[in-house]
Amino acid sequence: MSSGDILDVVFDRFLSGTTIFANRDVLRHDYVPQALPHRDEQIHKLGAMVAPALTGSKISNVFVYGKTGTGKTAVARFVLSHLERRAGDTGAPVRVSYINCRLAGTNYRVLAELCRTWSVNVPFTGLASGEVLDRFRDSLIASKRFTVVVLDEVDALVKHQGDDTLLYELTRINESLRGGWVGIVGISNDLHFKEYLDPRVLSSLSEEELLFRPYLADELYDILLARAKSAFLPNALLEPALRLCAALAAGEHGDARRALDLLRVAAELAERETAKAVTEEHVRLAQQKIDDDRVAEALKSLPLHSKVVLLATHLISSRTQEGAITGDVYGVYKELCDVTKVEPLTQRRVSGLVNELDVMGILNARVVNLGRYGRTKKIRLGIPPKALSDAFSHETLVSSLMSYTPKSFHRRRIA
DNA sequence: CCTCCACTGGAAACCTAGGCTC
DNA sequence: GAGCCTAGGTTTCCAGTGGAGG
Repeated sequence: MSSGDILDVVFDRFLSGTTIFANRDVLRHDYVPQALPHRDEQIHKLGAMVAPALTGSKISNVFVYGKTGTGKTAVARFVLSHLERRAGDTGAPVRVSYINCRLAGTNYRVLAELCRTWSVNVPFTGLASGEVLDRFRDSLIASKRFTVVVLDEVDALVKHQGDDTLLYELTRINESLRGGWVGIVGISNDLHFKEYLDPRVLSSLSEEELLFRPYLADELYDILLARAKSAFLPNALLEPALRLCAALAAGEHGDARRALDLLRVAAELAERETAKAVTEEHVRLAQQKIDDDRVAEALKSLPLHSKVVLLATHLISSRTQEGAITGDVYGVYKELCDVTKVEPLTQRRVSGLVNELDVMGILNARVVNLGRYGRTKKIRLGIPPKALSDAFSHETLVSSLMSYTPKSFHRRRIA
């Protein structure tokens, strides 16, 4: 049998042999369904806020907030795609640009992305932000269109007080447009986000506000049921499994995204073992798998130095009961760099990396005062050591350090 | 009550990669 | 192709911190 034949067998089996899915895309969280259960109120309100666009009037900027998986993005996409379609019918020159700020990463990349949705060419680096903004503005003026810019996860752009220049510029862009306008829909998971904003930006960005409450277990159940109807073949899903997905996700602040992930992964597990239906057992396995995968993914995509810092922490904490402290971690980190011929970063930088890892939940770092013995951070792994060795097993350089025995490790007595 | 350790974390300077203009 | 500019990452510098131990 040739390689091509083997592949044909695999593909055929995939195409015909599935016992579970009718349409798996329905369970992806970027899928926008025909109906959004339990979000009528928000759809109605947001619809009313953007409706003036159909007659060419400037819409108010809207600030949408609520926790992850409460339907913010889905509602925004739903409402705005309807707006665009309706505008197409009536001939209103409305256009919607959707940007995920966290995925974009920086101010510059958000702007560049924005330009790309307008087919304006910008290099991925090298230009001044102001220049990119100018190009965006020029294309707006040239096209004479009304624009709704959706900035999903805007909080990712403003981590410190005072770096809200991009938002400031965007909220002011209308002043320099003749004829067109830009309306901003800002979406944030972080309820405290507003505190970091310049009052001028805040008042301009949140001319209107829309709050999304977490879903209740019953509501999650309805959402899952609606999707499941088109995602699964008849009888491929047992009702208790669906209940369990809803209950588990409700336990985690009513996160619909989580619920959908659970259902999808559970179904994939069931399919892989060619089970006839998705059971509660599959859901439980899925819960574990999602957590493991998320950690593994985060670990693999870490920059080299962060990995070494993690290893240093691991090496120390596997040799003492107490958590490691910054000085020790840095000492061992430098040793590991030395062994692998990697130029070490400074302690200040490593301390910054530790903070980043702490935010990601991979490390637990806590500032402690040891009195006479100074002020430092106690650092512990936030994940099982096994996750480390698994994730790094493909990288010879890093994995070889897992069994290294640190020399410089002068532990003093800590109260 | 005072000292002083071992850092923390803010701020600014510095470095690098990449695009722009001429 | 030189000389300029910027964003993002890193280093350098340093004031600030809070409690054990004297």
